[in-house]
Amino acid sequence: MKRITIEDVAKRAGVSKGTVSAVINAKNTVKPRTRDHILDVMKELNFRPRGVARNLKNNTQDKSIGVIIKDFNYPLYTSITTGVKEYANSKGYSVIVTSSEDDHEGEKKFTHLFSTKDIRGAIIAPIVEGTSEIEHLFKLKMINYPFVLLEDVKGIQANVVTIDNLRAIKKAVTYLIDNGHKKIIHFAGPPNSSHTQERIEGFRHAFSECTLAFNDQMIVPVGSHYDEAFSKTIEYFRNITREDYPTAIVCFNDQQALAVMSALKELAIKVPEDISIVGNDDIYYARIYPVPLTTIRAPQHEIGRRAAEILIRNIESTTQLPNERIILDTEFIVRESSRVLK
Amino acid sequence: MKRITIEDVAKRAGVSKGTVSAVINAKNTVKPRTRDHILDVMKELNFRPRGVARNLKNNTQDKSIGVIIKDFNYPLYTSITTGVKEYANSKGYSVIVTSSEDDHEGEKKFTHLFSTKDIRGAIIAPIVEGTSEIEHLFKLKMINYPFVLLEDVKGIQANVVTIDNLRAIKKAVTYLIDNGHKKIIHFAGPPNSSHTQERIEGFRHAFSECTLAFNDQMIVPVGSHYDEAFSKTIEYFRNITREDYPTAIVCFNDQQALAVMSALKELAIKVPEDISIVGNDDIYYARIYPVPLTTIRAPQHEIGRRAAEILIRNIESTTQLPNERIILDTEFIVRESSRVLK
DNA sequence: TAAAAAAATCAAACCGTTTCAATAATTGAA
DNA sequence: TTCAATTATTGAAACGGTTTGATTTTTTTA
Repeated sequence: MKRITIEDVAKRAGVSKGTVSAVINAKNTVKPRTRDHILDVMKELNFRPRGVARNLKNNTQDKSIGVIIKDFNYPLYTSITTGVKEYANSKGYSVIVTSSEDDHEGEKKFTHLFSTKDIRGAIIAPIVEGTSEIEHLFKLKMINYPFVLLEDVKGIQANVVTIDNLRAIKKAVTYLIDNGHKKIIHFAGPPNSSHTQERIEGFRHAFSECTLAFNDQMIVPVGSHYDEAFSKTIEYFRNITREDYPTAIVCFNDQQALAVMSALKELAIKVPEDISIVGNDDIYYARIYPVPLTTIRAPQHEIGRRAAEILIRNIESTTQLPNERIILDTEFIVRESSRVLK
Repeated sequence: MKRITIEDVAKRAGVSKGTVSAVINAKNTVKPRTRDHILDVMKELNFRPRGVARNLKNNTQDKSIGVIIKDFNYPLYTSITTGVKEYANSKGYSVIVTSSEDDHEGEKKFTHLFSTKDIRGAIIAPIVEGTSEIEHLFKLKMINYPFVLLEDVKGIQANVVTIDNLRAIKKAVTYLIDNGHKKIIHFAGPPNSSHTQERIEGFRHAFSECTLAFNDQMIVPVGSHYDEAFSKTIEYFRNITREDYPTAIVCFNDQQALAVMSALKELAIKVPEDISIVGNDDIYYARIYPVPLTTIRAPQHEIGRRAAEILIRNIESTTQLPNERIILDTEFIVRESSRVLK
């Protein structure tokens, strides 16, 4: 079935393509009667001008960049996006976002944003599950498509803006140890994320510099989805005796921490009196939770801003720029979900 | 400064455009040596193929739709987006999101998504501030661009999927009245939103059917941003005496309600013992707040799904379809932030 | 009413890629 | 070494709009 083109409209209306084009673009050079007639024909034929074709001739590429995040619903990502937007808008760029989670057709995921649309670069929070991802990134590199990653991806040289996960967690653990905690455990995140690995590593590492010993039982896989984290927490505490309770839990991220706190409430375990909780990310809701969460602040806006800055610099450069790798530091924020043990 | 095209690459590499094209598209018809050479030239010239042109030729329009929301950071919108995504993905469409808040260049806002990109329709949460918005919508109509609004916009005939705000608030107020509350006030939302107006209207309306009298002092403009709502709440209670305290506050939305609860905590006013709080939307965090919020549930996923359904139906139709107007009902959910007065 | 000026319309060129039939180069078999 | 078969490469046409300078139509002026 053939697509309706401007030519069909022109023919039907008995005018030339140029005139129809003038109507579409609201030029005031066309006589009202002609205009109305053309408009009628457009409606009749349900003509939809093909944006892609319009854009080709009037050579002006519009300024927009894309952001690929994992999950629209996790505040960390939307916060980063806001940072991106701040910088991008200040440079006259629009920002378009898409989510990669359970994309129906992995193949399209990336090629998508760039290959068919007029989006000049992308900021990508990698998925790092199969291997297909890296292939997409290679494709992007081949066509010199500018992009910035928000996480390292093994095997690919690229611009990266990320945080020092290892150091972040270490800070938290060290703080707890320094404040008298002896039984500290880590609720780990989803298995395939590099963040999960780095945070486990950071946790382990903190013990290498103190008298406390690390062992594998201290790492509990709990995930980051609310329901999963909630039920795994309940399960965990049901399976240990009261004297085995940890005095502190370092959580993978704030969403998990919030779920954990809800679960603990359910179990009538008090935070921070019985157990201290430390989150990670410092999402918006961590602060307004009635037991404000002690957490490790990721500089979300700054991550977004820096990534946008690098991206736009690359977009606007006519030559290839060397890759940048920016590791931002985190800030440990003590609120009320943790306490000092005497 | 001229854009580098495939022709420049071809010339420089001493081959034809077709061969370069074959390399870009990873066709296996090109001899490795030629291929490598062309790749080198591409790098050297920093050649970035123009997606828009590629897409024009290989006529296959890809399946994607756009969502324009007000704010990436408000869970209601991301939840709706998730609903959109669910349905759209099931039909093979990708979803792309952009936010309209303080866009640097209002002019571009809409034209943007459609005119230059290859995005076949849009779901729009209107902004309804200036008048410029409606012009954009008229432009979209002119070019028969399929779209669905998530809020009524006066003066425009279009597909709409929305909720019955009036009835929603009325339900809440009626519930409170039925349960013994006599002093109920409404913390209203941002001035220019149609939701704000409708909710005020619903609030007022509830009083027309009972013995309690409505008066304008019962409507307090508080906004929905956290900081604003927080400080206005503090201010409000500082300016009234204890005996004038309301027994219940119906909030514009959950985000506001969370801010209000934090402010009340600061003021040492207990929820729900001293004051009952009712939110609106039922965002994710409303439920996991330690004083789970009594609220009015907007069927967020369903809003998204229905909107996507209508949109895609329109996209795929060759003829103009009549506009649809879907008003979804809300559900009043009693949790722990409200109580029954004896 | 004719000529000049202004407004409306037209036709062809163009945007940057992909496609595909035609041609050239390479390989393998005899 | 030659010729057929195979593999690589070419170049023109196409995609669907917009732009522009030329041309036609309409309006204004004398």
